[in-house]
Formats: sequence, structure tokens, C-alpha cells
Amino acid sequence: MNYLKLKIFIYITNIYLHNKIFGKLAFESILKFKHIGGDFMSNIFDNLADRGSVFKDKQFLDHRFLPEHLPHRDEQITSIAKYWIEALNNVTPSDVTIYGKTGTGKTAAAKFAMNQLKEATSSKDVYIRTEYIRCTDYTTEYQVIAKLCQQMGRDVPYRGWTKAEVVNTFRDIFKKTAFGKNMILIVVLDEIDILLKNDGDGILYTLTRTDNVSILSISNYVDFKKFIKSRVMSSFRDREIVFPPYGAQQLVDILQERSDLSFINDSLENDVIPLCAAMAAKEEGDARYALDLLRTAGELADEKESNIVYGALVREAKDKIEHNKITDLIMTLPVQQQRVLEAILKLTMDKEEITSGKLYEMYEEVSKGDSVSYRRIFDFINELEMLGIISTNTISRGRGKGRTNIISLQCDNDILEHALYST
DNA sequence: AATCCACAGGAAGGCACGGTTA
DNA sequence: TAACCGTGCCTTCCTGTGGATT
Repeated sequence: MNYLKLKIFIYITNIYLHNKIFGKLAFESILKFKHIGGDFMSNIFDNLADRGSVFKDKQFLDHRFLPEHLPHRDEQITSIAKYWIEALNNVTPSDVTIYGKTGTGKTAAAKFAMNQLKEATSSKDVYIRTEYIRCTDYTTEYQVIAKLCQQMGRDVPYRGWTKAEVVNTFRDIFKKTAFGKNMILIVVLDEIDILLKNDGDGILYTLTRTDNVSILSISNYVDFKKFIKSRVMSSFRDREIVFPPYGAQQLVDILQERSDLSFINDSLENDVIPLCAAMAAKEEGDARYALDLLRTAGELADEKESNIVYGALVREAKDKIEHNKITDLIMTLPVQQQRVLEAILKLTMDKEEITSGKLYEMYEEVSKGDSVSYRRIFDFINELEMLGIISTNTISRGRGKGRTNIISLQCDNDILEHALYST
């Protein structure tokens, strides 16, 4: 195992050095060439930039871009504001939970509300702080609290201290605030389900038991509360706000607004936006996906040196996005999980029905001695299912035949094969 | 209704690694 | 330096369970 890690390290080091040496050489030669050539050759970046584009400014199509106005989310934002308004009267607001599938504007709405609150605070005599934390980046209680301390100006190492020390440092912030006023802290925990699944409900226990802290949790799943034990649940009395998926017409409105900002006038054919909206509406009203489609279609138009975006490009963009999404996902998976996929792929090609037991046999064969336990593979299977690469169906075949999972691939064989063996 | 298989899946703990503190 | 601590990755051990068959 250590040997393997060493090998990977050497491999990465080689790539790094290779890039460093040859990358530098190539870069220098370009510089030199330009110097010698004078007017003969202009800068390569200018050349690329000079080529026509359907875009004015792509950044508005990024799902992270926060527009000044969020279409069709007024109701939800108002709900958040109704709870948070307490803070302006120097009362800690109640905890709020936001549910909704991906791309329903949860994060945008929360950030929007944060900004609005900040504006409202400036004219009032209160001290309110809002902190946003994405739980995919900070996956344990320790990390979240440490991050909160850091954002509020306390130097906390990201390892080495006990949990209690960090929590005490965090609580200490509330004791001495600069202005002699007590501070109200609103913590936005985005994708909290990941944190709870990973590290249990300790974070909620700590935060709910700290005075003047209000939590806004954002979750993709309605049932994330199953991770919260009753001792914590009793002090986490939250108000729930649901973000329904966008309908096709609502997506059209969103896309229209963004495309006016990002595309050159008249570069979109009439059917492009409705098509993106319809496709994304099928994907559970995912606005992020709709924006991706539109941007990728535009990029394809640039690639083909077309000065308009037309319907067929949207369909092409769809394939490209799917393909890239799966390939990226698989290539960044840990080695053992890739082996599980390899085993599933082999069994699929043999047209065998894949049960957990059979899969483990094949996995052991694939990994040639360097294998992990069955229990571990079982967790991998669940993780792969969460990622949507495979699907499982638990069935029971009765006396003498037992209960098992039937596993099947959810993505195209060829894409998987390509992604697995190209690394 | 009882039975029984092949697992599912929870709990707990080991270990290496990278960090801090005294 | 030794003694701690959090964390990711993994194993071991264990109990729970759906439903066709008996």
C-alpha cells in the first residue's frame, strides 16, 4: 500500500517537473520568438481574443453569479427575511432550514438575504454578523468552528487543538465584542446534510448551545433530519422553507435575464432559450443545469465560428455536459472505487446479474491481492450510488436464497470504459 | 407462522499522518 | 523532543431483515 502511494507520488512529481521544465521552455521560446519577430507575430492571447464571440461577458452565466434580482424566489426570500428581522431588534432569530433540489436557488437566495440584512444593519444600532460556510469544504464540526473563528479574526490551527479548545475560543468571541454591544451571529451552513452524515450532529449541538447564534441550514434532502439525534433536536427548533423546482416558464425568465447580460444582441435564435429551459425542467427544474446548457451551447458556437447560437447546439451541449460530468467524476475517484467500477463494468459486459457477493468476487480478482474488506466495498457501493453512477435495488429471494442488492450501471458503458482506462 | 439465507448496515476501534503544545 | 489531537481510511464484530419457501 505504501509502495503504491510512493509510486503515485513519483508519478505526480514527474509530471510536475516535466511541466516546469518544458512548460517554461515553451513559454520562453514564445517570448523570444515574439521579440525577434517584432510585428510579425502578435501575442497569442490577442490572436485568440480577436476571434469573434457570441459572448459579451460569460460570468453572468456562472451559477455562482449573484444577480441583483432573483426571479420567482421573492416568496422564499421574504420568508427568510421575516425570521431574520428579529435580529434588527437585537433578538437572536430562530433557526431556519431551507430544502430544495440542486439548482433551485437555495444558495443564491440565502446569500441574497445575507446581503440585504447587511444593508439593513448599517442604519441600525445593532451588531449582526453573517457567515457563510459550505459544508463540502468544511466537513467536520472542528473545521466549521475553526473556520468561523478564523473569519471572525481568531487564529485557530486547523489541527492539533482539542475540540473543546476551539469551541471555547468560539464562545469567547461573544463575550468581548469591540463595541460593548452583544453580537448576533447568523451562520449559513450550505449542504449541511454532508456535514451531518460525515461527522454526526455535534456541530448543531455546539451552535444551538451558544447564545446569540442563529443557524440557516441548507439541504438537498428533506430527510436530513434523520441524522439529528433527539437530544440535539430538542434545542434545534427550526422553521422550514421549501424551494420548489423551477418550471419551464420560470427557467425561461431566468435565462432571458442572464442572456441579455452575457450574449451579444441577436446572437441567440428564438428557440434556444425555451429549449434549454425545457431540458432543464426535465432535470428536476435545475437552473444551474439550464445555465450550463446555455453557456456550453454558446461555447460550441464560438468553436464552430458561428455568430449565432442555434437549437442543434443546445442538444450537442447536452451530450457534452453529460459526458464531461461523468468522466471528471470517475477520474477523480479513489483507486479502490475505480476498481469497484471496473468490476461492475466487467460483470455488465458479461451480461451477468450483479449481486453484492458476485461483485466482491470480481473486485478481488480485479485488484489482484491489494483489496479491502467486503464491508468497505459495501460503503463504496453506497457512495457510487449517491453519485448517480450506479443504482442498487435490494431484493429478497426467500428461504435459502437470501437478501441481496442488484447493482446496475447508470451511465454509458463506453464512457465509463474510456474514463477508467484513460488514466 | 416459522424459518433461513445472504446479505445490509451500525458501532467501535486500529493505524498512519500531519498538526500543536509544553 | 514526547505527548496529544483530529482525520481519513480501513477492519472486525456484530445485529437486523425481506420475503419465498417450508
